[in-house]
Amino acid sequence: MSKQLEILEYINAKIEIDGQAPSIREIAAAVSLKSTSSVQYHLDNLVKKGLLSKKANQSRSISNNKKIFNFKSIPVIGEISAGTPLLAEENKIGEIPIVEEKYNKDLFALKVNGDSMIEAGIHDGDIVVIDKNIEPKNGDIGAFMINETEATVKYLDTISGKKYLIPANKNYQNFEINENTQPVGKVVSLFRDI
Amino acid sequence: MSKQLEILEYINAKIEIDGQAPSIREIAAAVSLKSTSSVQYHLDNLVKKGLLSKKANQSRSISNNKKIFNFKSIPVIGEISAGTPLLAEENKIGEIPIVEEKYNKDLFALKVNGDSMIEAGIHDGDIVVIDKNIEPKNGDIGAFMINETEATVKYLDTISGKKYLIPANKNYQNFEINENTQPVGKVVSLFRDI
DNA sequence: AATTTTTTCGAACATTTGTTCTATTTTGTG
DNA sequence: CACAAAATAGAACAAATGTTCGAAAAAATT
Repeated sequence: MSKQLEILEYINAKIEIDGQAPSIREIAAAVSLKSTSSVQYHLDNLVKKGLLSKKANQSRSISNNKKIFNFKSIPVIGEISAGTPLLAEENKIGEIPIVEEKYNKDLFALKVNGDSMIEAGIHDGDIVVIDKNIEPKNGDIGAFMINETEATVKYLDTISGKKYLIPANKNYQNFEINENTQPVGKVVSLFRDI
Repeated sequence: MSKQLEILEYINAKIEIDGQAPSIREIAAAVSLKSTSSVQYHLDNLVKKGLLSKKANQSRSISNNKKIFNFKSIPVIGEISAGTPLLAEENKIGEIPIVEEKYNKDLFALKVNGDSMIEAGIHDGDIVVIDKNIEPKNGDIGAFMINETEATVKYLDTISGKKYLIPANKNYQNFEINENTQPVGKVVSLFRDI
């Protein structure tokens, strides 16, 4: 393996493991070079090739130019304890990753209970991501709070001028929206472990 | 806001933005302290509180002790160009995040085409994650290569001693596995944007 | 007000670290 | 082999950086 590649891989590994770039002398030691200028020589080449970046006169400032996918995480809500707000820490059962581009602070996820939406391809145990910023419109799948104690995922639609929560399963009934039904947000994506 | 908190937040921001921790003097400048030893004083306290870690005599080695959710990303494969291997860079259409605990190097994702698996809750455009390490068994949903040019996601099962790829859609036919059918891996999870 | 504790400062020092220059060695090429 | 290019070494320097100590100032406590 070429020294240049050896150096590049050592730097990448060091950043991955330590979360911090090595110093020139650490690199020299790691790849068995006795002079810091030998390392500089290769670093210059790597920078020219566009594989690395570094700030002048700043220690441990080497960074690799890998395209980084930045992720955020959003909370997953499970069963809702009676009397607690939907997003209370108490109800949180985990986290799921979201690519940064899709992330916004009003996203959260809900673990789906039961098969009332099975014909929409949403199964028992699936995790649906909900955007509180988007109020579900007719035809959308949304999350709704009923009596402030239960969260449910259903289609929203209007029939004969009345608004209903509509399951995607012939064995379930439509539910007419009343004053105890609050829209939480629109379902924007779905995760399933098989 | 207390100096200590100010320092902590500056360090966190700096790491987030620069990907590198600040030096003591950079901290001093940022929080308007005129002596490096004032910063050291607060750093010592933050380390004692367990909010920060640092290595002795190592520049820019401060790290925060936040619990990090580490994510890995896996490639998403779209249409497969004729003659290219399944996972060729050419066929890659994106990346999706996977929590580190679930990650292994044999995971990749496939964008599903068509509705042949709709009764299994897998829709057109869904992205399924495949583990090449797990050979699909009877009853499993797996990914299969047909004639080395097409990838398909189906149930695997044995009927009258013969192995079939079985769609989850009455409008599609079972497909008997032949020597041109290669299992790729088991479908282990699913993503959908709605 | 007196005392203690917390916080800040200043300065000096020791390392670590990046940079630069020249010379030597190694490698590749005609 | 002779020559050029690439790679390495060595040393010296400058700058960045972490560390330590005592004193002063500010804030809290009694």
